[in-house]
Amino acid sequence: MVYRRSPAACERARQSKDEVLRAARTVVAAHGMAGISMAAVAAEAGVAVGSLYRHFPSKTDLVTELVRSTCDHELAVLGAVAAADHDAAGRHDAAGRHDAAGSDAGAERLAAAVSVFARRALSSGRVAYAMICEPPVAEAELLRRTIRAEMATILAGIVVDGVADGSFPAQDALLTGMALVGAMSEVLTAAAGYVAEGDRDQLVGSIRAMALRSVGAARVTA
Amino acid sequence: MVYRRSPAACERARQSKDEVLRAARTVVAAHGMAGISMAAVAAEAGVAVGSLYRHFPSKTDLVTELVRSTCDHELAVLGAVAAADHDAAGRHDAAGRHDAAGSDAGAERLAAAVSVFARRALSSGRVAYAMICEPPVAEAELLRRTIRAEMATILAGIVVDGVADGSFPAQDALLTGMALVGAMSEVLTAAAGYVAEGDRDQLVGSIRAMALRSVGAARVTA
DNA sequence: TCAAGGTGTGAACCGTGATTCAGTTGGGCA
DNA sequence: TGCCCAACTGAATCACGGTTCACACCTTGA
Repeated sequence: MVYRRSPAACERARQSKDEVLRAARTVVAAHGMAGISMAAVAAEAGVAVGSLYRHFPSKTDLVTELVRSTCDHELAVLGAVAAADHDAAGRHDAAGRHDAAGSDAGAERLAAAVSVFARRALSSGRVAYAMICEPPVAEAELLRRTIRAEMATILAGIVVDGVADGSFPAQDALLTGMALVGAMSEVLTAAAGYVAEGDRDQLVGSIRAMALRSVGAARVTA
Repeated sequence: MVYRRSPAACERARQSKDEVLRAARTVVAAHGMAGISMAAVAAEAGVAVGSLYRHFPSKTDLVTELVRSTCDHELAVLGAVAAADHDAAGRHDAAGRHDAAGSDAGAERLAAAVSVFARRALSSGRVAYAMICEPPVAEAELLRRTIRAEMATILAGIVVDGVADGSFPAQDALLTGMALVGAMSEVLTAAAGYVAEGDRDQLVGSIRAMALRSVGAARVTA
């Protein structure tokens, strides 16, 4: 055999694949999940349609990898906020401005998690929103459910802790987590595109208040 | 003109159209909204594909009329429960078993509305669920949003009343209504098909409790 | 009974968009 | 440099499903 894949070639292939994923993200940001067609992605990436199949065996695989990579990041961010130590719950930076200092630890963590997610969904070119909240395309439906379930699990974890330490009343924590995912998606979907930059803080505040009530937090800070 | 549409012919046409809608509903019950194809509906109705176009100018029209008629009924039921007089709120029959007698009037009405919807979505061959909760098909996306908005408005009405009479704390009622729609859809979607007949009451109870917490009701009855 | 239309049929048509593939380009290696 | 083969190209192919239409059959009213 004369030819073997050189490190340089590997690197080029990786870059090329990343470029395709970046293009796909751009398409989603511009036209939503429904706008992903192989032609559109190829055009955005500046390559031929056939080239996409060098990196992904099918459109389903492309979409799956796109959603997975994007959402894994969102979930990681959410998980990090949720996992924040109870004591540290009062101080987040880039995350989601924390509330009045009087809330219980559980409420603080939930408020932070919800705020972070809502804020990120509203900005970031709506990519995260499109993949998690938007009514999906058939290719990614199963994956989307999985991701929403993972998100619900993270939120449910906060609820479980809150119930344990008395911040929240006893409840079906997983159901509450799922309900929060659905509630946020619905509100963010309705709001998508209609919310002016300046109204975002208010919207996020309303969502946070709703979330706190949902878990039965004693104090609800708007 | 020799031919004119006789009353009998009119009646036949009407029946024929109803039969098509019934067939479409059957298809939805079996395969969800994604399963509606003209071929499938025609087969279920026992007619040729071309015949569908005698009654509906396009698939979009067929789907629209199907969703509209089904959901209008669901919304009417929901609206009736929501509009129940505060005093009468303690007594519903087929509706949704009312809670312990201690709750405020607003909570009673909300509990009833939520229970009714959840219960109906879980039974009725999941038709109502498929149209309102399920991720939609492109043809009906706009209509689906409209219907969910109407549903949110009905629930928001209850919240507004509850806030006015002091049952619930001050809040963005419409946002709460939307959140409830999203929360119920999410939970019901996750539950669809997995809930045994016997577990339904418990699930409905958990949803009701979540809904009551969401609006900030003072007492939450499981 | 007959002419004028309506109604039902289903194969053919068509647009859309994913997938393939024969041909071209260009990097790796002797 | 020259051969080999991966990568790239984009037009052709294919699958799918909505829509059309020429034709056969039925209803109406004279």
